[in-house]
This record gives sequence, structure tokens and C-alpha cells, in this order.
Amino acid sequence: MPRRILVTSALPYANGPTHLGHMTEVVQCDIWVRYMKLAGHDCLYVCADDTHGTPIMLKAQAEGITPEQLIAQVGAERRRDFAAFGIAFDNYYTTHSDENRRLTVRMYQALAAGGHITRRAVRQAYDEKAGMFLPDRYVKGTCPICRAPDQYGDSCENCSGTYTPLDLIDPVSVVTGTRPVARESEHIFFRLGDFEPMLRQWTRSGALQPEVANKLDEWFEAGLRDWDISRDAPYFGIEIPDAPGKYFYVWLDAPVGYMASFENLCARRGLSFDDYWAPGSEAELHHFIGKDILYFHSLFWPATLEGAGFRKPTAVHAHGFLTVNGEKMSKSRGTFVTAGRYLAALPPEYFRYFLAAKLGPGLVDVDLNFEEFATRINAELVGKLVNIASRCASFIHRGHGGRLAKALPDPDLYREFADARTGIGEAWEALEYAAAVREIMELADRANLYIDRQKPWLAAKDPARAAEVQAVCTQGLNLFRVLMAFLKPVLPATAERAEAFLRAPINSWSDVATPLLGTEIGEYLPLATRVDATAVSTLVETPMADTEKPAASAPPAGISAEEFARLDLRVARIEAATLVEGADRLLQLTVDLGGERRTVFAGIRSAYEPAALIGRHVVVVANMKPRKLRFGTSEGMVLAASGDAGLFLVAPDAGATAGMKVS
RNA sequence: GGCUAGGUAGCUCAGCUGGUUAGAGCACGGGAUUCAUAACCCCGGGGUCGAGAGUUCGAUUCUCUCCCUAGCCA
Repeated sequence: MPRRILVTSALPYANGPTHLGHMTEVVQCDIWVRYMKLAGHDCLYVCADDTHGTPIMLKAQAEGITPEQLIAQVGAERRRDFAAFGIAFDNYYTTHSDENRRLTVRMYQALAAGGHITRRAVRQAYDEKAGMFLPDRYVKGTCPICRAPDQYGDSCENCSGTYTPLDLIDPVSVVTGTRPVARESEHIFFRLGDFEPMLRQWTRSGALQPEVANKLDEWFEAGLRDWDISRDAPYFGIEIPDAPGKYFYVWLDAPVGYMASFENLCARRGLSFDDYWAPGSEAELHHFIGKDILYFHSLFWPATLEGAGFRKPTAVHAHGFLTVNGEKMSKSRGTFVTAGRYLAALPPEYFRYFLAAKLGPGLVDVDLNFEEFATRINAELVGKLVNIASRCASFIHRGHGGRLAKALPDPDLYREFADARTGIGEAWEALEYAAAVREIMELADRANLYIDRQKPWLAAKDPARAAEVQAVCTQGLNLFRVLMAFLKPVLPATAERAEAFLRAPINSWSDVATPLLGTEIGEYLPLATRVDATAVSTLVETPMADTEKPAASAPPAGISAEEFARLDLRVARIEAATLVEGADRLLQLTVDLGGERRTVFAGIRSAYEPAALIGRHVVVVANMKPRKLRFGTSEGMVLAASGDAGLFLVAPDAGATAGMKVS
């Protein structure tokens, strides 16, 4: 029985470029959707741009364009980027649409009719120069609790205390730089507490991951407060019908965008909206989101749906963030990888594969470690999987006219592979992607082992054994085909090329139940090629702050002897020095610290020839935390003086030997 | 601070409801092979399973305390 399933991934906010964090979510979701479709379910995947709110309004202002122009621009980029990564939306829409406005108003009116809406005055920071109320994050000032300067209006990063923008000492509007004043305005609230019994029950209904349900208990304990769903003009959003000059808070209309996008799809495909959204609907509704927006999707969203007479989600699947080389993606650290930057360096399906190999059903972050990325692509995808086809294809073409044998020499082995689809399918559905990939790679190992044991290259030397060669390679290619089918949700384009090569499409999950026999295959072209580490390293900009910016920029305050003693300065002897390709300032040095050897990158290329450095003694900070650069890890820092006259290494007097402490 | 999750080989991780010498991949050392994109195959080194206490005939697996890491606190 095919299930009817509607799937969404979180609507990306239309205020900036698509980055790998966005991609993590849509790729996870897309893999799931593709698997469910292959498994024969009636599965639809919709998404949209989240386009309203103050940040969009201000960003458009700053760029001198209208919000509509801004979201149109971002929307076009999004579609292009998602398409490039093979995300197969059934519909990608926008929250700035008629459908969304109508549905949001309808939801609000139903909530009001049900008595779930209340109003009261709120005192807020108001920017008189800009003529607008300021969201908490748009006011900065000194923390009233710990006096840390330059803190946001909602909480302090230093002492993590919470307060309101008006509590700040010397508050400043981020918009105009003026001091905001307190002003009152009537706001409209959604009475979330009305839905506590329903939410407590829904939370434990299997809709949420267990650790998420635990988290929610904490929120229940704290008590469910009313939710402020209105904002005063000027605001880019949907005007509230019975409150002129007031707009719906973007977080009210954003998830409604799921429905709006679906309604838009219904119009195009002749589907019934109510089949999916009416209470008691038999269809499943799955939301994929990041853990940061769990609160909205596990409390407000089901409550507003229930209150407005819609069905609740079947499941909310939250995932963790993507980190890059162990660090949060951040623009200032240069670890902010946009979709465009990735695409310039690497094939999109490599990212999909890597992610699948790392993702589980939980909320843990996934780290994009460059070394591991290259390893997994090269060792697993190329070395194991694609290798099976590569090593078999030539034999089938040589001497057998590209035709597969009529029977498998080892049907039991084939059946084992084909039967694995049940477990692997269950793993895909359960979001146990890493487990699925692990199992597929174990099978790939076995396929390679099979070929190794049969040694078709030996049999190929004996014309009398031609049939044996053909049979063994037919077996190998069929095993390969099974594995490719298993990975089709992850690698749709690669799978398609494999299908073209084998001249046999894979249209459903059970297609691999029967092997390919007696048919002709196409020419083998490499389905995936190895990545080299430098391509991967171009994903990030190297900040190089250590070497580029001499200490002159930061006049250090007086330090104590203890503080100085924290530096482990050592004499080191340079054993090797090489140019670093792609870095015009760096030299890679291998230094001897008196028995210990270290690799250090130093920004001294402008002043020294590598060959001239070998054998020289320099001073190195030996207890520097290892620092990952684009070209490798630097395990220390070489001291040098610099100024207008140039750059000069610091060297000990003659007689000092490697390893000596400098103090 | 409260809560949630996690701490198993150099790295990434698997170890279901406690049970014989704790596993895999990558990396590393040795060997074999040459069909294949320096791929594949065999062998090997390497772990006080975060620390301590408890329950038990027996704990990586259960309980408690502590330490460390990450995240969440509208």
C-alpha cells in the first residue's frame, strides 16, 4: 500500500546566500524523499523562501532596493543552488504570495474565533529617527548585569543573562545609531497555554525524536507563555485584517508557507489540499528542520494548526548543524562555505555522499572535515564502489562484444546483495543514513573480494576460459548495480550515469531483485573521480591572521611574568623549507625542536628563499595550539620582526642548539 | 546555573535488552597482485572502552558521583 506523504524542509530565510548549512538540511530531506519515492510511496516535497520580517526590510533598504526585489534575487539564487545540488522539490514557492496571505489570515481568524487570541500593550524600544520599533537584536548596549559592552538587546554573551533592550545601559539602535526611546503599543498574542494538554500528548506520540521530547518537557515545566504574533509598521509582511498598521510576526506566516507552497502545487497538479491538511487526514506530514527552530515547530506550529482546524504533523525531524573543520561556520573565520563556493571546487554529489556517510537520526552536529571528506570520496566512492564497475567493464567489452553472460555464476551472492535492500531501505527511512552507507560499503568490499578471488585477469589469458571471464564480470557488474541502486537516493546523477552505462534503468527499490543478464552494456566512463586535497581546501578562505597581521595592531597591556611564562619559546633548526602552492606568503617549514619534528607554516615567503633557510636556527612558539590552514596543520609559529624595511627572522646567537628554551 | 546529548584504537565511528581474547573504515608497517581512477587482496602493530565507586558470578554495556566537550534556555 503506497503511503501518501507530504514532506517539507525548513524555509530558508531570504536574506543571504545559500550555504552548506542550508544544503545539509535539504540534502537530508531530499535523500529521504527520493528513497520514499523509489520505495513506491506517493511522496511530495515542497519548500519555499521565507521572505518577511525586519531583517529583510532593512537589508533591502541598505541595498537601496525594495524588499520584493531582494527576495526575488535571493529566490532565484536559491532555486539555482538547490537545483545544482540535485534537490528534487515538487514545488519551491515563497511566503510572499497570495496563498500564504490567505492561509495566514484564515489561520488567525480561526484562532481568534476559537478564543485563542488576546491583546495587550507592550513597551518596546523605538527608534525615533527610523520611525520604527526595534527587534531585540537591533538594539545594542552595555549589559545591565555584568556591564559587558556591546551586547544585544535580548541577552548577554558574556554572562548569558537575559533582559529587555530597554534594560541596557546606553542602548543604541543598530539601524540609526541613535538612542532608542521606550514606547507602548498594543500587541496581539496567541495563547499557547490553551494547547498544553494536546501538546503534551502529541509530544509523546512518536512525532518527535526522544531527546527532543525530553527537551520539551523542560519547556512545559517552565510554563507556556503567550506568543506575541504582531509587529508594528513599518514591517515587510502580511497585514493583520482587524488591526490596521499591524503585521503578522514573520514566524507566524513562515510555517504557513509549507501549506501555501503545497496549495500552489495542488492548483498545478489537481491535488486536493484538504486530503493533506484537514483534521483526520490519512496522509503523512513530515517536517525536516534544524535544531535551532525546534521551538517553533514543536510548540507553536502544532498548536496553531490545531487551533485553526488543521491536522498536526506526523513527525518533525530535527538535525544538527554543519561545522567546518570542527568549527562553526562563520564569515569572520572564513569557514562560511556558500553553495557557489562549493560548486566552484567540487561536484555536488560528493557533498551529498559525505553527508549521508555522516548523518544519523539525532541532533548531533556533522563536521565537514576536509581530510575526511577527501578520504571518504577517494577510498569509498571511487576506490571501492565505482572501482567494481571499472575493473569489470573492460573484460565484458574485450571479447564479448559488451554483452553480459546469460547466467550468474554465484546467484546466492547476488541474492544476498539484493536482499539487503530491506534493511538498507529501513535505514534510509529511519534516517540512519550513516548506517546505510556503512552497510553498502561492506557489501562493496565483498564485491571487490569476490572479483579478487575469481581473478578474471588470469582466466582472460586463456581463450578457453572466455565464458568464465564473462560470467565473473557479469556477476561483478550486477553486484555493482545493486549497490548503485541502494545509493540512488544519495547520488541520483551518478546513479543515472550508471544506469545509462548498464543500459538498464532503476525505477523502483525492488528492481534489483532480478539481475541483468544477456543484455548489452554501454561504454564505461569514469563515474566518479578522485578529489585532491587542494580542491577541498579552497572551500575556505585562509584567515592567516597570525602571519599577516603583526602584533603592532594590538598594543598589548602590561603582562605579568606568569603570563609571559605561558609562552614556550624554543630554539628550532630548520630542516626543510618548501614553497606552498596557492599561498603567496607562506613557506612550509619542517623544524627540529631538539628531537621533536614539527611542521610550521610561516608567512615569510616574501623575504626568504626556501633553500637559504635550511640549517638556520630560529625561535619558535612551541606550545601554540595546532592551527589548521588550507594547506595543512601548523604546529607552531616562527618569530620574525617586520616593519616598513621588510621582514626578518629572529635568530639566536651562534652556539644555541635546537630545543633550547628561550626566556 | 538548569536541561539535553556525547566522551570506545592517531582520526571517523559500530558495539541490540550486561557474558568467552572489544570491532570496522581511514592512517601506519609488512606481504601479494597488476583487471581496475597508485584502485583491490592478505597479514600486523596499536585501546586501563573519560575518572572513581557501587550492583552482579561477570560491566564498555545497569546505578550513583565527578571531570571534559557540544548545544538549548522562547
